[in-house]
Amino acid sequence: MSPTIKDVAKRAGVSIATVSLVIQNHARITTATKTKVQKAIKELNYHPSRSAKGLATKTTGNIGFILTDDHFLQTEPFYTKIFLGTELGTRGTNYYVLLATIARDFNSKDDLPRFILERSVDGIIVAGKATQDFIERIEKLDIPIVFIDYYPTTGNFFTVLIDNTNGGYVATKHLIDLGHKEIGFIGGDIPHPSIYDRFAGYKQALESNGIKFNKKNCIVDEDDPSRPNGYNAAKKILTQNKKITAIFACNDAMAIGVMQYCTDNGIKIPNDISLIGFDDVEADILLNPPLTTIKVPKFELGTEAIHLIENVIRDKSYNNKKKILVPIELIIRNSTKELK
Amino acid sequence: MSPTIKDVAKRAGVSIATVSLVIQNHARITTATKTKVQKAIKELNYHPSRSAKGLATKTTGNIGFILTDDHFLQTEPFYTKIFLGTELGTRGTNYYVLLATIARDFNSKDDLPRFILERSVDGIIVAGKATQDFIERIEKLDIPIVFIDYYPTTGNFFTVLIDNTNGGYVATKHLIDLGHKEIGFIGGDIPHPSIYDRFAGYKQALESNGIKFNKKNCIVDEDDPSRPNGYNAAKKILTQNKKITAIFACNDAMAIGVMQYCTDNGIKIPNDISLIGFDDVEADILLNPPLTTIKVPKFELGTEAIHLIENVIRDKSYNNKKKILVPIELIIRNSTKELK
DNA sequence: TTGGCTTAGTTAAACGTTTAACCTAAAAAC
DNA sequence: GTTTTTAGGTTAAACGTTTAACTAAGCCAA
Repeated sequence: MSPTIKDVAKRAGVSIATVSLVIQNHARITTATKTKVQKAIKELNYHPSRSAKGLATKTTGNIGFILTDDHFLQTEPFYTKIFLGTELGTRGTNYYVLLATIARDFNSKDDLPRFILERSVDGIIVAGKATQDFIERIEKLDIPIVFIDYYPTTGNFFTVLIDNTNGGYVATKHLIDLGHKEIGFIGGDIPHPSIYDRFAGYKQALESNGIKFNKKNCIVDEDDPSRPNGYNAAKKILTQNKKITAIFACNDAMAIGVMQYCTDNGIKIPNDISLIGFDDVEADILLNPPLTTIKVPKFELGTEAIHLIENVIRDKSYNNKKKILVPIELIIRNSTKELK
Repeated sequence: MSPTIKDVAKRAGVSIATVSLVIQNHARITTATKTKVQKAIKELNYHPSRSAKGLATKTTGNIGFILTDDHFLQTEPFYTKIFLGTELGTRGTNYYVLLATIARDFNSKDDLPRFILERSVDGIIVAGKATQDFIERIEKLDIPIVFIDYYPTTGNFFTVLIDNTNGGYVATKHLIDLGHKEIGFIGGDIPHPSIYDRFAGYKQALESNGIKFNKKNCIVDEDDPSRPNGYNAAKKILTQNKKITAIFACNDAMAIGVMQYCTDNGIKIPNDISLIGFDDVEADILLNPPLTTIKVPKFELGTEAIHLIENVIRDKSYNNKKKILVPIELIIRNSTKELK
C-alpha cells in the first residue's frame, strides 16, 4: 500500500498535523522541520490521497463539463474540441474535468448528472444550449457555473462567448469588400444566441455599408445548422433570388451543405457564388475549394472557461469579467472571390 | 448543505449502518425497513458522497485515460475519438473517465500523471504507443491496466486491438479484386505494432493471391504516419516504380498526403492510381474523390476498453479474453477503381 | 426450560486528510 | 523578576461513508 501521512510523520519524527502544514507550505513551520519532513516525503514517495483530502476539505479537484447528447455526437467536433480545450486549461492546475452529457430536451423527469448528485465536482461548465429546466435546477445548487457559447437570458451568469456579432460583421464585410451586394444569409436554429448574433452582425455590416437589408436574401427557418439543412437552404435561397452572388452561412456545416448543393447543380464556387462559413472546422481545408471562414478558437473557449471557473471557485464572490469574449479571425481561403 | 446519511437515518428512525445497507441492497434488511429508509432517502433527496465512499472503500469511481501529447493534438481526432468512446462506455456504469496526457518521450525524469499519484483512479487505460519506461512504472503499480491500439511486447496485458492484419489483408484484397497487381504500400512508424500488422496483412494478401512481394513497391521508412509524410512517400514510390496502379496507405492521414501529391502532379485518382486508406476519418468523405478505406470503429475501441477494465476491476483475477480484437470494415468509396 | 441458531439491526472503528483549539518554551515587555 | 506575547509545534475532532463484530429478540429442538 502507498504510504500515508502517518508514515511520513513517523519517519520525520513529527505529528501528522505538521506534515499536513508542511505540504500546505504553512508559515507556522520552521525551515528546519520543513526540510526534515520534505526529506521523509521524498524518501517514501508520499503523495496525499485525493479522497481523504476531499472528505476533509469538501473539495474534489474535479470540474464537471456538461454537454447535450446531440452536441456530443455531431459530426463536426465543435463542442468536443472545446472539451479538449478544458483539458489543456487544467494543465498546471490541480483539476480534472469530468464529462457528462444530458438529453437535449432535459426536463423535470431527468436526473442531474451523477457527478453533481454525488458532489464530485467543485464547479460546472455548461457548453452550448441547455434547457431552461436544467439551468434552473443547477442554478440553485450553490456551485460555481460557467457557460460556454450560450447564455441564459434569465440572469447574470459567468460566460465565455464567441464574438459572434463581430464575426458576422467581419464575414459580411469581407464579401462587401470583394464587391458583392446581393449577399445571402443562411441560418439554422436562429433563436440560439450565437446564430442570432451572427445574423445581427450580418445586418450591421450591410447597414453600415449602405446596402439595404433584404429579407429575401435570408433563410432562417431551418432547424439545426447542419449539412443537410445547409443543402436545403441553398436550394431555397438560390431559387428565391437569382441575383445572389455571395452567401454567408452561419456555420461551416451549413456551408458544406451549400457547397454540396452547388456541386450537384453545376454552380461554381467561387466563380458563380462566393461562400463564407463560420467556425473553421477541420474539414474546411479539404473542401474543393477550401472554405473561407471565420475561425473560432475552440480550444481557447475551453481554456478560458477553466481559468474563469478556477477564479470563481477560489473566490466565491469573484465578480469581475463575468463575460469573456473570445475574438474571432477571418480566414481567407478560396471559396470567396472578387465580384467581376 | 446536502443531507448526509445521518439525516436519512434520523428521519427513518434507524442507524446509519442500516441506511448504508439499504443503499447496497443488502440481504440483511427486511422489506419493511427498506421501504422506510428509501422513503426517507427520497424525501431528503439524499445521494451518498463520492468522497466519503471513496475513503471508506478505497475506490474512486474514476478510470484514468492516458494519451501521449502528440496523439492528443494531432489533426486526425483518432485517439480523442477513442477517448469519447470511453465516455460512451461509462454510461450506465458508475465510472467517470479522467484524461491525462504524457510526454511522447516519457522517461525516468517525468512524473506519473497526478491521478495515479493521488490514487484517484481505480484503473488505467493507455491509448496508443507509450515508452517502455512508462509502461514499466505503471506495471508495478498494482492497479488494473488496459491498453488500446498498442501492446507492450514484454508481457501478457489486457488489450483492445484493431484487427489490423485482417484490415491490411482486406484492403489489399480489394485492390487485387479490382485487377491491380502492382500495388504500393505506404507506411510510417513501421515499428508500431498496428502499422506493422497492416503491412503484414498486405503481404499476406499478395502472397495468397499469387502476387510476388516487391520491396520496391513499399515505402516504410517514414517517421510518423502523417499527411506530409504521405506526400513525400507518394513522391518516392511513384518515381521509384512507374508501373504502380494502386496504393494502400497505412492510414488516412498518409492517404490524404498521397492524394495531395497526386493533385499537385496531375495524377488522377482513381483513373491513374487507385488509393485506399485505413481508419475512416471524418475528412475522407469530403475528399475529392471520397476515399475508399478500412473503417476502424473508434468509439467501439473505447467502449470495449471500459467494459474490459470494469471486469478487471471487479474481479482482480479476471483472466479470460485478455485480448479483444475489434473488427474492421471495408468502406468502398470513389478512390479505388477497376483496372482497365 | 434451556441452549443454540437465525434474523435483523446496531455499535464503533476505520479510511487519510485538515484545522481549530490547545500547549509549551522562549522572547519580550514591564 | 514576573507577566505577556509569540513562535512552533501537537492534539483531537471532524469530514461521510463502509463493514466487522456485536447484540437482542424470536424461534425451535430436545
